[in-house]
Amino acid sequence: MTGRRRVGRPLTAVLSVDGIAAAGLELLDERGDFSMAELARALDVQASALYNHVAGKDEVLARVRELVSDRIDVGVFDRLSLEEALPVWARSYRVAFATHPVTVALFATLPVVRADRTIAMYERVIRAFAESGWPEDDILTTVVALESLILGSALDVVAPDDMLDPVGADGAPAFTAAYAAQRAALGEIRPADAAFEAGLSAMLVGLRARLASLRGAPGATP
Amino acid sequence: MTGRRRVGRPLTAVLSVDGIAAAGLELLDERGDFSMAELARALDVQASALYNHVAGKDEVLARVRELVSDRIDVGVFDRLSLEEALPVWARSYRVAFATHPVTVALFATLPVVRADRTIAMYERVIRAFAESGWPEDDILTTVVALESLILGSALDVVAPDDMLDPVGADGAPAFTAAYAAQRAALGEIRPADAAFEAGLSAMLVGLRARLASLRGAPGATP
DNA sequence: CCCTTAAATGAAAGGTATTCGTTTTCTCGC
DNA sequence: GCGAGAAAACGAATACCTTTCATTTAAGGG
Repeated sequence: MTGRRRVGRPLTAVLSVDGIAAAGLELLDERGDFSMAELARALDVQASALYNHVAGKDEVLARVRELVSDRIDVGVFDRLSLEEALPVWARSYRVAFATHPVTVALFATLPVVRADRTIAMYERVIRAFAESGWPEDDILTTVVALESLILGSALDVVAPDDMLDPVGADGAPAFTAAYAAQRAALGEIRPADAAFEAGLSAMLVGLRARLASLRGAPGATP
Repeated sequence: MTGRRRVGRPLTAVLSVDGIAAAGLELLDERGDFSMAELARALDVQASALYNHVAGKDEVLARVRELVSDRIDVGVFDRLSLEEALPVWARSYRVAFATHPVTVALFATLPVVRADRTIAMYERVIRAFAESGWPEDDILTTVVALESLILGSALDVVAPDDMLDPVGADGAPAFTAAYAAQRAALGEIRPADAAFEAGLSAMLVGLRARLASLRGAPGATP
């Protein structure tokens, strides 16, 4: 696996941009972080060789992010009505990032201009809103609100399950009681999933009401 | 300011844990990041001196996070009803992190057991829900759902304002139109603020409905 | 067939967090 | 008041990290 390669261009290319991104995602999943040196080791190559294909670590991260967001299901807007499609889209959005938890923070931190594929995702969602008759000046606001819930919920998945375990917090009786009651009620359901579903359905209910009131009084300040 | 200090314990202590955390927050606000070396320079000290007061960078970050979350207003639950207090709490929560944008990602990334002061915050919120008669096994789920929206919205503030500017994205007409319509409608209001307010009020509306249905059919699966 | 370009190595620069030994000073018990 | 030990600073050293550069070898187009 580490048979030393001699200097000079190899007969068949060892690296590729896609391969680098995939290896990066794998390392993120396994260890929660990676260095260019580790990435190079995983690809059985010297670190400097990576720079023939990517500009630096930032580009690797950006490409990993694209890899992850490609898993968001926007095709559903072709098949279902906005109302039916939204929860499907939202769940696939959350799952895409929650499957690779570390990428959520990465997504947040990296001030990279959104890549084409991400813009295409927005375009499809926005078009679905527009075609369903949603007030045009409120579409982006609504989409971003939904996105906030989704990403916030994905963040929640990163946190260890017992992060909210108030064990040992003697001064927090209400917390302790609520924690026990929740666990009893949920059974095998993961608390983070329950919270997301609760938040999502609450938000969709509220957005329907918001839509009705916007239509009733168009041009009103949100 | 950088009059060189000679070796040995100084006559009056130069560093303190609080001072280190405060300097760390300041650097985060200014530059979005800091190294232990920079932190030491800001405090006019050698990097190794920091380790007499904190275990490492992780502890500095954890203390910065505490500093930030101390600004969340839980006192409002003493003064107002749950219904009236929730939006106030949610806004102060978001502002606390949005004022120091980088700390949001930090909050997400750092798998530190929540410190006492954070547990106290949860305790107060949960008690307010319990006292208002919210079903006990649904309190934590609801609080986490709200928190997800809040943190997700805070993340949104980190993103540059023009991150969603579809300029140059010729293949995204709906996006472009929605963007222009939003800017025209909002005027001076920041899009991130509008999205948060829209999401928050939608969610509160939906939660009221959820509460009603939970009361109507107790024990139903969320 | 030659020349440019691509893709690897290996070395080196400059940055990072952290540890350790040394020095000085403060504080507490006697 | 003194002496022991802890506290708090410096400075040096370690073991990483990212990135750049020169060098070497191979591929491909005119």
